[in-house]
Amino acid sequence: SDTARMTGKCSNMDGTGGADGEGRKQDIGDILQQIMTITDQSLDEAQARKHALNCHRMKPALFNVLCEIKEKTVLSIRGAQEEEPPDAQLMRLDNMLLAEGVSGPEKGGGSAAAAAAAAAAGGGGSDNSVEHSDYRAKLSQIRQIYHTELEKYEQACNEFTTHVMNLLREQSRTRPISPKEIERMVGIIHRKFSSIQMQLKQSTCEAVMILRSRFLDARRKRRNFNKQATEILNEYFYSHLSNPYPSEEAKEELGKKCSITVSQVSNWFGNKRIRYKKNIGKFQEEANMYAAKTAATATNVSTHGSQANSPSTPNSAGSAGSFNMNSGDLFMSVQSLNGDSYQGAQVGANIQSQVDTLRHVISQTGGYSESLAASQIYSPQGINVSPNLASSLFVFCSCTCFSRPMPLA
DNA sequence: CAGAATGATTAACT
DNA sequence: AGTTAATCATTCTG
Repeated sequence: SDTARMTGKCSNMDGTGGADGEGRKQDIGDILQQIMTITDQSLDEAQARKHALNCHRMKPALFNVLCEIKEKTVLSIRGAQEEEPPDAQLMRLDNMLLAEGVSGPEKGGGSAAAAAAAAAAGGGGSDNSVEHSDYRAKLSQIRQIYHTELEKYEQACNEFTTHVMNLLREQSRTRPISPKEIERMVGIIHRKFSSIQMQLKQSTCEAVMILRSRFLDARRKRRNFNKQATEILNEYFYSHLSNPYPSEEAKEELGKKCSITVSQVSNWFGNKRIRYKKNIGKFQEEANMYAAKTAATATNVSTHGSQANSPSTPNSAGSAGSFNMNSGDLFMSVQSLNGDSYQGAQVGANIQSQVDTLRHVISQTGGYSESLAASQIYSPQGINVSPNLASSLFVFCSCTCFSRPMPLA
C-alpha cells in the first residue's frame, strides 16, 4: 500500500495525470534501485549519483512520503510517552538556590549595605558580622561559579543544538528528516543539557549547605557571652534560685540587658538549671558570690544599718549551703523550712509569719523584680518597706514560691 | 595540649 | 509551649 500511495502522490505532485503512469512507475523503480545500490559504488561515483538523485524532480515528493511514513511509525510511538511532568527535584533545587540568593537577581550592593549596616548597628556583634561578610564573600564566590558554569552550559547547549540542527538539515537533503523530527531532537538535546544543569545545581546546593554549616551553624561558631551578660544572667538566676524560670517578659528583659536573644536566654537558663542541679557543690562559691553581690547592691540602695546585726552575706551563703545539707534538693529545702527544722537554727519564733508575709509579697511581685538586700530578711522594717525585697530572699523563696520544683534524680 | 566550661541542638516528655 | 537530660562542637584555661 505504501508503494501505491507513493506512486499516487508522486504522480499527483507531478501534475501530469495518469497518461504515462507505467513510465513513472518504472522511473520510481529505477530511483529506488539507484538508492539501494548507492552503497556498493565507489565514493566518487556515489557522490555523483547522490547529487543526481538530489536533483531529481521526484525527490521532494519521495522525501515527503518517506517523512510521513517515518512519522507515522517511529515518531508516533515515542511521541506518546513524552509528556513529562515538571521535575519536583529540579524545582526544589531552584527554590533553594533562589532562597539562598545564588540564583535570581544580583543583590551585590544591597548585601554589602546590609553587612555594613549590621556592622555599624551591632555593638557587641561586630565580630559576628565579620563572619557574616566572610560567609557572604564565599557565597558570592559560589554564586559566580554557578553562573559562569550555567552560562557555559547554556552556550554549549546552543552551540550543540545549532550544530545538530545544521547537520540534520544537511542530512535531510539525502534522508527523510522532517522539521518536526529536528524539533524533537532539539528537545532531546535540551533535556540532556538540563539534566547536566541539574547536576550543577545539585552540587551548588551542596556547596551552599556546607558553607552554611561551616559559617552559620551557631554550634560551630559559638561565642561565649561577655562577662557583663553572664553577670546579669547569674544575678537573676541566683536571686531566683527557688524558681529559676523567668517568664517570657523576664526573658525579654534579660535578653535586652545582655544583648542576646530570648532563645539564648532560654538556653542559658536551661543549661544553668541542669548544670546547677547536677552539681550544686560546684556552684556553691558562685552562688555565695552572687548572693553577696545582690546583698551589697541592695544595701547601697536601701536603708543602711541593718547590715550590722544581720547575718547577711555569710548568711546568704549559709542558706545556699542548706540546699546541700538537704541532699541538694531545693524542694527538700522547702519541706525542711516549712517543717521547722531550720527555723530554730537562726531565726526567731515568728519566722513563719514572716515567711507568710513573704509569700504574700512574692505573689504580688510575681517573683520577678529588682533585688534588695538579703540582709533585710531579718529586718522587720525591711519586710514592710518594700515588696521588692522578696525576690532577693532566695533562701526563703524556696519555701514560698516554689511553683515548679527542680526534681533531682 | 588535655580537660573544663559553655552555648546550642536534640529527643523525649508533660 | 517549654523543660530536662544528653550530647555536640567550640572556646577557655591551667
